[in-house]
Amino acid sequence: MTSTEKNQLAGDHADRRTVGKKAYHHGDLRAALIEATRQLVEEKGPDSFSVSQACKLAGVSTAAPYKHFKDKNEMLVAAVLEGMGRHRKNMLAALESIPEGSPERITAIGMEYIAFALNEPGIFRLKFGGFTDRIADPRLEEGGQQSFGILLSEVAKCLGEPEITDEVRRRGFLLWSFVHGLSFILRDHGLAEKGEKFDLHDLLEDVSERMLS
Amino acid sequence: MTSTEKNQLAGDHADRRTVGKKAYHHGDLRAALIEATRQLVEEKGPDSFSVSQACKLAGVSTAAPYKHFKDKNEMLVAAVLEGMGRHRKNMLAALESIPEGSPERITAIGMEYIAFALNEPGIFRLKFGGFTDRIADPRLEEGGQQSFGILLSEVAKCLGEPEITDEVRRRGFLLWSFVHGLSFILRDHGLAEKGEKFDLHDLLEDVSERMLS
DNA sequence: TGTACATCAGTGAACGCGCGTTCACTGATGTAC
DNA sequence: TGTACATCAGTGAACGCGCGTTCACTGATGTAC
Repeated sequence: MTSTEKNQLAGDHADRRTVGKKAYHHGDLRAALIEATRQLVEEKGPDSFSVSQACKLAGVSTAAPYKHFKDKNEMLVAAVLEGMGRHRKNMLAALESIPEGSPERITAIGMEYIAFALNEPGIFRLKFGGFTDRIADPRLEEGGQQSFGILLSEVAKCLGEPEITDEVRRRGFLLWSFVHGLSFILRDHGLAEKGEKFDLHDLLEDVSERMLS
Repeated sequence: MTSTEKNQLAGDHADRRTVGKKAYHHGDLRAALIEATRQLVEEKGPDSFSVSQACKLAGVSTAAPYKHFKDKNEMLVAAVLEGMGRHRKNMLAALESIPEGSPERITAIGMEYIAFALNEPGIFRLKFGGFTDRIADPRLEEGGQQSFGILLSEVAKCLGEPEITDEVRRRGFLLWSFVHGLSFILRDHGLAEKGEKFDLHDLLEDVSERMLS
């Protein structure tokens, strides 16, 4: 082993995982468990998720998670927070390519919201599906408010309002309700399945226009 | 005991339950178990529901349900079907007092939908919350289509269409999405809690108008 | 009206299972000298 | 550079629990005679 290789291994914990030998210390078990949780929540559904299965998937003993999380619920919360973070990033990335003030930005936010619901239905369901009592956590609420804030500021721009007025909040709330419901319905039935043959993007454009005029 | 009393007891199974003595045969255990299921689903949430608890609540042994239901899921499906039936009745009852063709009828349907979601969040969640794989049953789908049909025919009347055209379906779908999402959001947060101080009925009227114009 | 009988709704005990969590432990790691 | 040591991430076995479902059974009921 050269000294360069030695330094790499010593300096980068994440790399250790990619080395063939199984290390006694995992490197970043916390992240690995969150990923396992996310995967299982998607595969089996949030209510069938079990700590033991996540451990199996991550390749550690069933006691290992308790070095990183208080209990099962905290694992779920962590997975949801991680998903919400990614979701917010996607939203912001989508907005970057669309000129400021364009109503298309509202549509883009909606499309991204729906994409998240369809691509990660398990996490989406955990966040919004009424597990409130189980995975109550102020950070979840906070994250939701942050995303809603992005929408509100776009609505304000479209309405030509300099700040978030009551009317802006009202319109934003209406738009959110619509996209939220649409997400659930699409996840449960799909557009085609329901015999509806209209285009999703058209639908969102139509509604945005109706709600903002 | 007079012969009249005798006849009543013999003729009416339901009455037997109301008699003080515990009968070996329950009378209508199926209905009682559905009610117990409904109650528990509301109290503890759909994912914490257990057959054993329902049995305790109904006052029978844990084996008794299997004389009436194939398994746990069938009990849940039965409870959801019962709830949907009541929901549809309420909707139709609400419509009776409003003149035909009035857009207020659309609002009334929405209000009833939201009332169901808020009054019976557990059953609502079972139906719409993504338990699709667990409680898949064609009768659930059918019941949903029936309720959606009521909305569609009202939309058609409001738009002055003689039949359910594609445009009617499209508008109906938009309205449904909105009310559906609103139901989820209100259930999770409430209007006041979110700092939104607008009136629910106003909101629905506003949206109906925007969607139907 | 009284009796014998078939039916089948409900019993109660038991099963095997997977779960969340705990415990005393082990051994890889980084650091102080 | 080499050694002794404290740290603490991960182990593996075990726990108690509630669950869904089954089984042979019991006894209330309605009916045929």
